[in-house]
Amino acid sequence: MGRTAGRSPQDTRRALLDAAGEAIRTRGVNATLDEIARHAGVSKGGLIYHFASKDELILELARDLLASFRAQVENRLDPADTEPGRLTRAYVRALLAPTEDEVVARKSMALITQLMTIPAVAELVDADTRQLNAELHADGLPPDVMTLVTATADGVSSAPLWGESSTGPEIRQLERRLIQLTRQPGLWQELPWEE
Amino acid sequence: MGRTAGRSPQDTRRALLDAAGEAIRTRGVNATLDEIARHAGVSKGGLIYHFASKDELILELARDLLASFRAQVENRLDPADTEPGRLTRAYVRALLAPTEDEVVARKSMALITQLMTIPAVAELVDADTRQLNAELHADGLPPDVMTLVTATADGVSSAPLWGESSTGPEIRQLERRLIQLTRQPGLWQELPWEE
DNA sequence: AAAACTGTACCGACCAGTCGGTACAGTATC
DNA sequence: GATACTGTACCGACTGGTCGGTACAGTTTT
Repeated sequence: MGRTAGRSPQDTRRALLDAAGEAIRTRGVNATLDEIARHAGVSKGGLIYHFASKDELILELARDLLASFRAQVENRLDPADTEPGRLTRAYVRALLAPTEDEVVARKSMALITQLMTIPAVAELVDADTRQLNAELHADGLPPDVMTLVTATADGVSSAPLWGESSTGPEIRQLERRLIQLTRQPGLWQELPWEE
Repeated sequence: MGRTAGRSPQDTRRALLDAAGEAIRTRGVNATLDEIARHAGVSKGGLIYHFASKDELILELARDLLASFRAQVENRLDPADTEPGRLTRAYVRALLAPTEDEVVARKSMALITQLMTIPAVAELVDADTRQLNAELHADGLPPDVMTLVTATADGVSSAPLWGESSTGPEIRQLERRLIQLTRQPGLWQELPWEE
């Protein structure tokens, strides 16, 4: 049988990547090629045509997830905002905003930890993280405030990993306050810290 | 052959649990029973004698890691401290203190995410998290401050998951400040937040 | 008809779990 | 104090099933 009517090869590729994500999310790395293919409406042979091996599929999936996360941060960049800390603000919005997209993002980030046992993927993630971290450090904020803000964002977004998440208004308040700290770092730095 | 001279069955059990942790940390869930057994100085048969199946081994490992994390938090409880927020402070110390033990704890927590594809483990982790969360909420701090502090701690401790960790003095400073916030929640709450 | 795909049948490696056996420390019986 | 028996701890060969990868024939599109 040949190509299914009404779907371009690009679409098939995407469907395979999505199916792989879905499968690994629920069944871990032991997810079968057959399972993934079937879930994408393709046979195993079809999958292999697009991705020569399972490792390649997984590597591509990791690349895809990383790129998607990056895009989500960049989408939150305010073009009108040219003050120091603009990337940090986008980062906070990306991690704390409860959009439908965000839920997928969180799940996806969780997914990546499963993939890290493959050396090539670990390297990729490491490089990507280093890059983003460097950019955040070069965002013009005092390091201590930047660290506080991003660490908190990381913590909130990693919470659903271990259980349920509180998407309530408390998170919105926290988001507003974190962003305000990036606008007025002095608020934090000039608190009457003992010692 | 019988028991190897100089090692009790309890020790063997421990060695197997440790080996399982080590193996899963590096090779993921695909770690072989044979590999784990060999690493603990036992044969596969010996492993199966102690743990009837791979799932049982993994479940027991999860239980062990969870208990160890809890113990690490409880060890940080200051007996002289009876003020509100004492558990939160122990939590912060456990996650931010750069002890040798702490490094293992972080790696172990990362490990657990790998194990969550097994339903029984996921349930266990969920119950444990819920419990700890409830206790933190009942720790006597205003919810917004408690959320900020624990989220930040979570973020810092989950950072090494995605790359390198900064165990430098900045973290120590952050630790001191977070703890101070638990002692004087007003510092945070009464900042001049807009809106 | 060439290029771009898809589905099926199959092979071989790998691995969880089984099972028959070994070693040996106790305990009981005579 | 010797013999017989029991339970615990462990070993390693084997099996049955699973899954990644290959080979190739068939089917569309251009």
